[in-house]
Amino acid sequence: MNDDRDSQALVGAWAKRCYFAGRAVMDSALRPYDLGSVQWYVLHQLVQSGPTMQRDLVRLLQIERATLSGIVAALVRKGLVEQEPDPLDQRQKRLRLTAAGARLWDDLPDLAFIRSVAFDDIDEAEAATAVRVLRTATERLEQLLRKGTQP
Amino acid sequence: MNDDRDSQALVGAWAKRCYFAGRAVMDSALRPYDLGSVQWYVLHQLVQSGPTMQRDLVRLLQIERATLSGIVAALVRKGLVEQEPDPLDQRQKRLRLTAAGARLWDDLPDLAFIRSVAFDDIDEAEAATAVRVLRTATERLEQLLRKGTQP
DNA sequence: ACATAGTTGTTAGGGAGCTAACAAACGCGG
DNA sequence: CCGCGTTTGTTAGCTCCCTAACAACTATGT
Repeated sequence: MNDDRDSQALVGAWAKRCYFAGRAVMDSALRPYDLGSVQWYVLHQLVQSGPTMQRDLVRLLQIERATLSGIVAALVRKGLVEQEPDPLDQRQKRLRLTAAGARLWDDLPDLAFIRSVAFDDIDEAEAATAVRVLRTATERLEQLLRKGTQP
Repeated sequence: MNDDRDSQALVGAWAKRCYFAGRAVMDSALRPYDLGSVQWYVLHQLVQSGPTMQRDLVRLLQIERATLSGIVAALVRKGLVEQEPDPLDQRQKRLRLTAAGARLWDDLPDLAFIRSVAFDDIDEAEAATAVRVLRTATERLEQLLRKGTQP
């Protein structure tokens, strides 16, 4: 069997499955608390670094501001996060954990077990190679996309 | 800087970015034709293998049948695919490309350039390593998920 | 000072993914 | 033959992601 470009074609497929498998485990751990995985990341950020500008979260989470807008709205609706305009620049909004949000965070289990199960005894050098391959492919695809949209 | 488990933690993040970057390129190539990436995969399968049972597509595409149900509904709504119950087993439905679907398929550009751009001069051995890392992690996560749901 | 350009957030609309619950059809044991 | 479990597909409701268009605000250049 000619395997010459098979591994290359498979990288994309396994990247997808790996992403969704990780998210599924995270989602199922968070389901009892009625939280999604990215909602968890937002809370995580607010717990780690305190009040944060929404536009900075866009950079940190690497998602579009429209996407974040919806996620923040869900957290605000649940009363876990407060959203207030910055006094200096009224365009920007500052996000802050509420008391209910802090209480919920204390109840949450530690999710580190997910990374442990997935990667623990995987050779560090091989993991580094995987990251390099994925990063290279991603950067090329993102560059291709930028060229496609800006001719 | 202690880099000991950093690559491990990064694999998941880059798997996500790589998946979305690939999908974004695919979606932008298909946007003029009003097709999504998985809709393309369904047409691809019907072109390659002819009429196919919907429940077999669930296995091939590795998605939930509820998800596929919506995607097929979109293709049927656009008149690209026909869906008819199997005479022998009325539960199952057979999917077949329509004439309009075949016509659209002929108009579509070849998407192989995407894989080329992303992976072409990437070392085959490194790609194979990346696949092995991703597959190992994915299998562990999926097993963890099965144990979580079936105690 | 004021028009213009850029930034930030939201809304609208759609794709892709999931679970849970339901109906219809098949299959099989008693 | 009939009830019961299984399989298949759909629907409802949710997360997460995107683009496009808009409003509000800031910044900048003349």
